[in-house]
This record gives sequence, C-alpha cells and structure tokens, in this order.
Amino acid sequence: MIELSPRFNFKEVDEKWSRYWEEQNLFHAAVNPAKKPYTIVIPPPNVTGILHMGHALNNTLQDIMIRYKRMCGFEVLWMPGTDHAGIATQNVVERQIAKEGKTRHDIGREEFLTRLWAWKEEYGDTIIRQLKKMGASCDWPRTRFTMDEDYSMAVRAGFVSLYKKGLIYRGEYIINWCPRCLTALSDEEAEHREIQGNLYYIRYPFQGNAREYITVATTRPETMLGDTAVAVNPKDKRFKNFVGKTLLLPLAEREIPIIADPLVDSKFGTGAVKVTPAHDPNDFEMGRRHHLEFISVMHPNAVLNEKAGEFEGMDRFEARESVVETLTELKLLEKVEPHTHAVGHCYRCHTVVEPYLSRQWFVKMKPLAKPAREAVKTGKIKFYPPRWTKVYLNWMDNIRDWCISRQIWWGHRIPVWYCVGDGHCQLACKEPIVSETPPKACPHCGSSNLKQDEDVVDTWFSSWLWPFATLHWPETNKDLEYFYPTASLFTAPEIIFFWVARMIMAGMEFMGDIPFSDVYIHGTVRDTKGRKMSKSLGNAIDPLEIIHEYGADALRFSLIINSGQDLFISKEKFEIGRNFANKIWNASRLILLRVDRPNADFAIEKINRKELDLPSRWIISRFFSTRDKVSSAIERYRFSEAESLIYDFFWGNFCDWYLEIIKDSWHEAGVQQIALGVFENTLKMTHPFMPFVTEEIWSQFRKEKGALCVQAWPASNKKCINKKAEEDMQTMIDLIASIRHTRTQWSIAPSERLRCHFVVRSPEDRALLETNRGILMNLGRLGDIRIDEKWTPVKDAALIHAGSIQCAIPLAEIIDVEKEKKRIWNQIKDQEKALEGLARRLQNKDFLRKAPQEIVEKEKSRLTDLEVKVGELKRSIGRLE
RNA sequence: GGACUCAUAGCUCAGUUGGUUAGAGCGUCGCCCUCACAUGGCGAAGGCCGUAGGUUCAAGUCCUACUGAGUCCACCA
Repeated sequence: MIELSPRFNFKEVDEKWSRYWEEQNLFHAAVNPAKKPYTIVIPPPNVTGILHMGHALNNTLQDIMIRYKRMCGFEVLWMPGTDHAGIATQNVVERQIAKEGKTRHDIGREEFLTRLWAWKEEYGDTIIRQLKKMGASCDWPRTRFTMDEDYSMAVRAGFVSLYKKGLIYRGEYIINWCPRCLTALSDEEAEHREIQGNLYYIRYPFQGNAREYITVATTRPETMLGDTAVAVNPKDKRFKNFVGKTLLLPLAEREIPIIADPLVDSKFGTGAVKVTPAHDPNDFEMGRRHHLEFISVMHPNAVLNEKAGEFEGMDRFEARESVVETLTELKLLEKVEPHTHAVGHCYRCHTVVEPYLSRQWFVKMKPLAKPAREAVKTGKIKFYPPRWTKVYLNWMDNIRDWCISRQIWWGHRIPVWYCVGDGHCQLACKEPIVSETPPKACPHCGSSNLKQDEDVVDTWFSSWLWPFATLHWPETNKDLEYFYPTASLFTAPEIIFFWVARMIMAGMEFMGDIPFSDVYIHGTVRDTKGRKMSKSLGNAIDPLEIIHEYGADALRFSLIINSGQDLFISKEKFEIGRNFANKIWNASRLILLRVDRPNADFAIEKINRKELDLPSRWIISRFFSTRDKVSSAIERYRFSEAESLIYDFFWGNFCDWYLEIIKDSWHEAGVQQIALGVFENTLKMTHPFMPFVTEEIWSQFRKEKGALCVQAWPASNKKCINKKAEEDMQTMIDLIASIRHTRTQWSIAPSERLRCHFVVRSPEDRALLETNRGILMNLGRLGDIRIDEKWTPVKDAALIHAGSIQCAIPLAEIIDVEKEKKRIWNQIKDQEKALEGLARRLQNKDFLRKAPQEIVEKEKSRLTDLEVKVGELKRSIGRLE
C-alpha cells in the first residue's frame, strides 16, 4: 500500500504521473474513423518564453477542455509547438553577442543564424518542459516549431500562392520603423501609448517677404528639414489667398508651396500644417496627391542624415531640442503648448517607432478579410464571450494592408530572387522571381547570378498558418483531413488581431474552411492592484514557484476558479487549490483506509435506488445534478463555474455531510458501495481540473481499469436526480444546523447530549424524522428525541424550525427565557414583514392579472406557508411561559 | 475622437431568459487538535446591489443619463 500521509504529497505525485502519461503515450491522437475528432492547436509560446501566469492560465483552460473531451470519447488532438518569434529571439541572441563586443553584422548572417539555432536547441523547449509540469496533455511527439523544415515550406507556399493571386506586392510606403531593432513593423506591432509632448508653433516666412509668415503647429519639429509643403484645408477662408504661394522653409532655406488638401483639420493648431511626406503617413498621402518631393532626413537608426544640414549626426530627440533652440534664436518659434498624443512604440523593445519611408512587402488584406469577416458574421465561428465579435468585425472592416517584410535575419527568408544578371536583360529581370524553391536561373535571361531578398517575413506570417501547417499542409494527408478544422482556440484578447483574425483569413484562403469554430478569449492575469503582471514591473508571480510550493493541481484550480474575467492574483489565492487538493486527498484516506471490499463493482447506476436510505439517494442525486451542470458549464466555456460546482459538491455535500453521516453506518449493506461509487465518479469529474491528485487516488483503488485520464466521463442519469430527496435532506441539514446554532448560542458543551421535542404537521415529516433518527442523534449530538403532532408545554426551551418541522430543545437552568423569547419575536417580525409584502402583492389586481399563473400559485402557497409558520412561532412562544 | 468592460459583504467575485427573505471563498469574531483532513470542523457578525431617473404587476438583473475604475481601436500634425 502506498503511504497515505495526511498531507497530499504533490511533489512526488506530480512527477510520477507526468512521467507516466508521457511514457504510456496516452495523449497521442491518431486518425480514427470510429470516433469524432476534437482538435485544439496550442497558441505556440515563443522559444524565448518561460512560463508565466498567462501561459499557465491559457494552457490550463485548454487542458481542461482537452481532458474533458478525451473522457467524453472524442479522438482528441492537442497540438503543441513553439514559435520562432523573429524579433524577440534575435534580440536575445544579439544581446548575447553584444557581451562579446560584437554585432550581428560583425559575425555575418550565416554565423549569426548558427548561433540562433544553437540557442534554440539549448533553450527553445524550456517552456515545453514547464507545460508538461503543469499536466498539459498535449500530443507531445507531434511538437512543432514554426521553423521546422516543412513548416518553412508551408510559409513559402503561402507567400507564393498569394503573390500569384496578386495579393502580395512590394512598394515604397511609410511604415512603422523601429530604429533600435532596425526593421519594419506592422501596424499591430506598433503599440500606441499616450505621451506628454509639446505642440510647437513655428513661423514659415513667405518667399520674398520675411515679415509675412504662416504659423504651423507640429509635435515633431526635427522633421521640418524634410518638409516639402505647407497644407491648409481648401475650405478654410483664412488661407484661401495663400494657396499656390511659396514659403521659405526655415533652417533649410528651401522654397515650399502652400497646398490645399481636405485632410487638414482647420480646427487643429493654426489650421496650417507642415507636410513631411517621408516622415508621416498623412503627409505621405498628400505628397502623393500633390506630387511633392519625398525627403527623408533620417538614417535607419533615427540619427539625422546629410539632408538635415547642420543637424546631421544628431539623434532625433536631440535634434528636436536643437531645432527648437535654433528656431527660438531666429525668433521663428511663436509658442510651445503642452500636448498629449498617442505615439507608437515597438512591441518588442518599446522604442518610439518612426514613421519611415521604405520599400517593403505587403499583403493586400481586403480580399482576405471578406470571407474571414463572413465566417464570424454568419456564426460559423463564435467568440466566447460574444462581445469580442464586435471587436473582431470592427478590425476587419477597417483593415489595412499588412507589411510583412522584416529587416532581420531570424525567420523565414522571403522566397523572392532578383536577377543580378549580366546586364543585357535588365528590363525583363526587373520582375522578381517568386518561388517555393530556389530557382536555378533567371527565366528571362538564363543568368544564374541570382540574389535572394535579404528580408524575412513577419513572424505572424508564419503563425497564421498554424492550424493546418502543423498538420503538414500544403501536403495533403489523412491527419489534415481528419483533424482540420480544429474545434476551439483559447487565447488572450491582445492576440485577436495579431493571430486569431489572421488565422481565420489564412484558413479561409488556403484551406477554404474555417480554422476553428469557437474562439475563447480569457482574461488577463493581473496583480491585486490591477496591473498587468510583468517581469519588468517586478509584480509577477512565478507559476513554477507555485507548483513547487503548492503543487500543479493547486496552481490550476486556483487560477481557473478566479478566471471568470480578468484575474487579480496574489500568492495567497493559490491556497484554495492547495487546500482543495488536500481535502480530496484526505477524503480518499477516509474511504480507502476503511473500505473492506475495494475491488467490488461499485457502479452507482446499477444500485437499486428504491431501497436506498435518504443520505444515499441524496448524495447520488446531488452527484448527478452536479455532473450535468459541470458538463454544461464546460461546454459553455464557463470553467470557473464548473469548478465551483465541483468544489461545492465535493466539499459541501460529500465531505461535510455524506461522509460524516456514513461514518456511523460504514458496515451496513451498500454503504461502502455507494460511497466508493460516488467518490469514483467524482474523481472522474474532477480530473480535468486537477489531474494529478485524482490520478494518484484513482491508481490506489482502480488501477485495473487503466489510467484515469482515459476513463469515460460519467454518463448523465436523470432518473437518479431526486428533488424530493434533496429537499428532505436539506430539511435535515437545516435542523442539525439549528441545533448546533442553539448549542453555540447557549454555550452548551459538546459532550452534553440534548433532548429534542419535534412537532410535525404530517405523517411524511414524522417518517422523515423517524427514519433518519440516527443522523439527528449523531450529528446533532442528541440524547433523546420525541415526536408529537401537537405542541405540549415545554418549559425553558429553545425553539427552532426547518421546513415544516418545529422543534423545542429544553434547556432548563441554562436558558434565559426572556432572551430566547426576544429572539423568536425578532424572527416573527422578519416573517411578518415578508408576509405583509406578500399579502400586498397578492391583493394587487395587476399582479393577479398579468403575472404568469405559476408565479401567482407559488406566491399563494408561500403566503400560506408563512402564515402557518408565523402562527406556529406565536403559539410556540407561549409554550415558553 | 470611436468602441467595449466593470461597479453587489472589509477583500475577490457568483447571481442563468426580470419572479421567494441577494450567495460563496478569503478575512474578522467565538468554540473545538472529535480516531480523513487545523491546508481541518462547528457557529456568528457583516449588503439602500455606484448615483439619479425610467420601463414593468415585479428590477441586483432591462433602458437612459451621470460618476468612478479599466481595456482596445484611431492618420488632429
């Protein structure tokens, strides 16, 4: 027999079972025509990642669903894997190299990539190991990586396919540029944050008349050397006569025209705006419309270039101050106003993003968005909670083209080659060669002097293929056919645009079908002050530390019970999970250490229900109603609700009452059978939430049935749900609670046995008390009970009631009759108040006419109940005299 | 500027499509180390359901406005 200590030894147990599950390959999924598939693809964590609370929550949710569906008989595939995380990973290795005093350019692309792969080999599956510790039941041998050989093939295939359809193009536009990472970013990768800045009012004098000027307002004076116009709104009367005239750009002493463009808001600033087409997306638009010159005044690292004249060599922020200073000296700075505005920041390094003119690859999004939008609009894909639908649709409706090229080295290199050629086919060779595999020669001139595009694609351009590329698309195969589309996707709200929306687009485009039918968006893990948990804030709680101190089950349970919305987590919150695991453990000790025939068949559905006593009927009924509610909650993605149901049932019903009751009838026929049957099924029901403790206990008495994680989920059994039994038992519980309350109130020693005089109004009540006499005696610690149909005088007694049963507990010598009377009077007052309201309602004609009949009936019977109760109380109080 | 979420016990939250006297956990206060569990047991105290209107026979629940907290989106430089 395994050691059964009063403490659940999670350390040994966690380790033992995660090893066992993996060794037995119990989570492997294979095409099985006899079963329905159920697939979830894991949101692939970054290879740079280490497990944080967000991962813990995300993966626990998935694991609950996966384990539940597996037990329900689906062929379950939980596809694991990791994401190469282009910029993030490159940054890590760049920092490593920086310690050696080198940059990636010093060691070269090839060597740098070797270093990156080496890093990935060493650290890349850290998070996978951590997920296993949490009990995640993925099909681990399938673990994929977004830069696996055939996954890379899928990325190239996707690129080529879109290019051939004209949905990928290359061009020079203003994009978000990170001057630190030295790469382009997509719009989503630029995080907007409010910045306290200034609005500078600068005078631009007219050409030939330095005393006349137009004042423009700008937040970024450092870009003014790149100005090629000043724009006003065409409807703005103030400037009507100036349009077409020429100004002299200060500092540069360059002539620039005044143009009229509807983009200008005449209410903002002075109504006149400097136009810098190479440094602002709006200005870029205007520049195109008015055929302005595009002057870029910055190097890629945001240091001003030779176009900036005297400011060359300065960093952009340094240059801003310097420009302002110079303008002040020239008396061209009219005023400075504080101004808060949203500024884009690199989502990887938080550097302020520079709107930068450069040549990049883009995906045309509108054609892809259309079917993706429809899939959600028509309900083929549903969001849980549904409010995210609107967020998604709104993004789809305002979609803009996606800049997918990145000037980094870690990633999928763009599958495009340019003919450097021999010179004589220059024209034809301007057409790039787009191909899944490296071309041997230029199709136009035959030259083999080809050069591949230096850039790689956005990481999300690979992860948007995740639901099918993990199943080896574009190859067709049985797995892909069987497991795609997947069932549900679990993710955080901030990933909706990056990933969810794009996966839907990719699914529709490449597979012609939705990638998943449900999207469950869970809350964000925060600290108790509501701040997002992050390493840099130092407020993060390490899930591994929780696993170490409280166990994986405790981590899982505690997270999920708090997961109704955003989670506000402190370390103490994990105690609830630890305590619950320990409670389950100790309940198992009680049962397993006492059971005589552990191997008998204890299936509760086979038990003859008619002959059962009340506690048995009650616990069986409670189990099956809980089971149905838990199933329904899981199906509706209400995981915290499911956990509360299990917690309340197991602790509040099974342990607090049922186990206490059967302690005294342990050897009676059928008792152990029911206790074990309910316990066994409760373990199954709890397993998806707390896999370790349940599997361990299971193995102690159900080993011959195989592992718990592959058992069948308890079947629903409506016949076992017995409302009457639940009500009767509730009456018993209420009576016992009242007796206990009386004990506490009058400070009666636990050893003192009390007498109870029950007064019943029906033979049913009498039968209830008589058949459950033992329970009352034991749990109420009674010495004797008496059951009457009518009140007989009882001197100096405490009065209690439950359901339609009244009870007097004689407490001569102890009781303060006046105090007890006052207590009862207070009760009567409360009841009368309710009675009054009820009576008033029942006299209301509108209520009688308009309310549903069943409600009226219910209220009527409630009224009589209350009247009787008040009458009883009033009469009983007389007995105290 | 637009959209969204939240506001219920000291704290963290439940509260299904409106329908008994609004619940739980933690914390607090009593009493118990009773032979599964002190990570436990029993009991108690604690709420004008953010404010003001409205709809309804009936509102914590639906509508409007306001206040406070938070999130996302956005090309007013």
